[in-house]
Amino acid sequence: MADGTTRDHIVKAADELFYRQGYEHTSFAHIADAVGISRGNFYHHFKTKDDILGAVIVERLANTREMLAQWESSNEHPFDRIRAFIHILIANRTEIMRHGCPVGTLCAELAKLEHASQAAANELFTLFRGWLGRQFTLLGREAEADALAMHLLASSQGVATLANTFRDTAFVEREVERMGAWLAAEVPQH
Amino acid sequence: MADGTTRDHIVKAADELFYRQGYEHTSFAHIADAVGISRGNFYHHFKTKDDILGAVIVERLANTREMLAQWESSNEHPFDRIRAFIHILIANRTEIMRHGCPVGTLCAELAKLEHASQAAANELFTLFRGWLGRQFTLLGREAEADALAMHLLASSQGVATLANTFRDTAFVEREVERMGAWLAAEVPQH
DNA sequence: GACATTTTAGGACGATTGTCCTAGTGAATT
DNA sequence: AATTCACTAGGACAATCGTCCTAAAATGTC
Repeated sequence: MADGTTRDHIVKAADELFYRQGYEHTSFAHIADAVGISRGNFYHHFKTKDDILGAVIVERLANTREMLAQWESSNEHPFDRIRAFIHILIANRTEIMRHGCPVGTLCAELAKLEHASQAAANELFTLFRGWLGRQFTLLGREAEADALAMHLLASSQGVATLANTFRDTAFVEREVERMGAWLAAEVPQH
Repeated sequence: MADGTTRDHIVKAADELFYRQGYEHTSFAHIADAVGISRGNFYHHFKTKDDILGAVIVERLANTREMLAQWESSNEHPFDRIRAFIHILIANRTEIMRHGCPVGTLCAELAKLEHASQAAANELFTLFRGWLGRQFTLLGREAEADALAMHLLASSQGVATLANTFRDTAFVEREVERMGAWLAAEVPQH
């Protein structure tokens, strides 16, 4: 993961391009141009395009795990941690309005392609699902923790999809506020 | 739209394939195999692949308009019409779990491709948005009608995305019930 | 300084892409 | 019966795809 090696440049460029234009629509030529290397050089670092996707997913999983672990190890209240998750929609709204949610759009594309890395990409969702579930458990909602986590995930996915379609900042802010109100209503004892 | 002509067979087959495997991943060869005609025959009916996509979107728009007009002309209560919209998630859950929402996934893909037909596809969402907004207006929520419509659209999109990822029927049913409860709470005077 | 290994550039490869041309079929019209 | 026209099949076309080979350059090791 150390920044500087050619391999890391490839993964980073592929990560961005897969997000912005989709996996299938991104060719070796696109990535090569972005990194500034020749096409033939790929084979030395990755045997196939699928391998690049695999490396991108591994990196995204690592980054997500690190982010969630950092949130979890902080001494913030679980309620505020969940609010931080919701706030991703605000922090990344420009990118989300342009290209949708990086997780949701990747999983949707790989599902259509019936791609072998589907399960690996879905694991990104599972990370958030498990993390959110743990926070709800800490808030005393253990019995429904997973259902609440899934509901919150679905809410943010829906907002991301429509934000991408209608490019409406006010809509995103309105829905984020609504999600905050929902959270406060579900966990009033915080 | 009359069923029987080769052109309609092409549009129908393309519609299904674009939904199941995505627009870009579907080639002329795929469609030709599905219809049972030769590849070279396409040019007589459609000049470009984009034209096929355009025809598919036109057909989807017409079908959607017809469905919504039928719902709107019925003497059902607007509350029950909205419940019918929510119930699409149940009626089509098998297909949605397999391939996601036809509208949401198409708009997401075209956004990544920066495709010229993006606006036309987004109009599909606008149809539902306007229709839902009118129902909420009829229910006396004129001031917030569009916001409520967008929220409901976002909810269904989120459910479709996660249903596609986790293929969990129970989750879909749970969220549909939740959406019904939300609707009843928003419009208690029905 | 001689050698071995890693990394690179450039291009060949077969397959597939969307597009387009041409010859020929069949039915309808005159 | 002759002519026209909508329709079809098959393949050519250049471009691009992912993959892979080879030779040179760069780097590290003794």
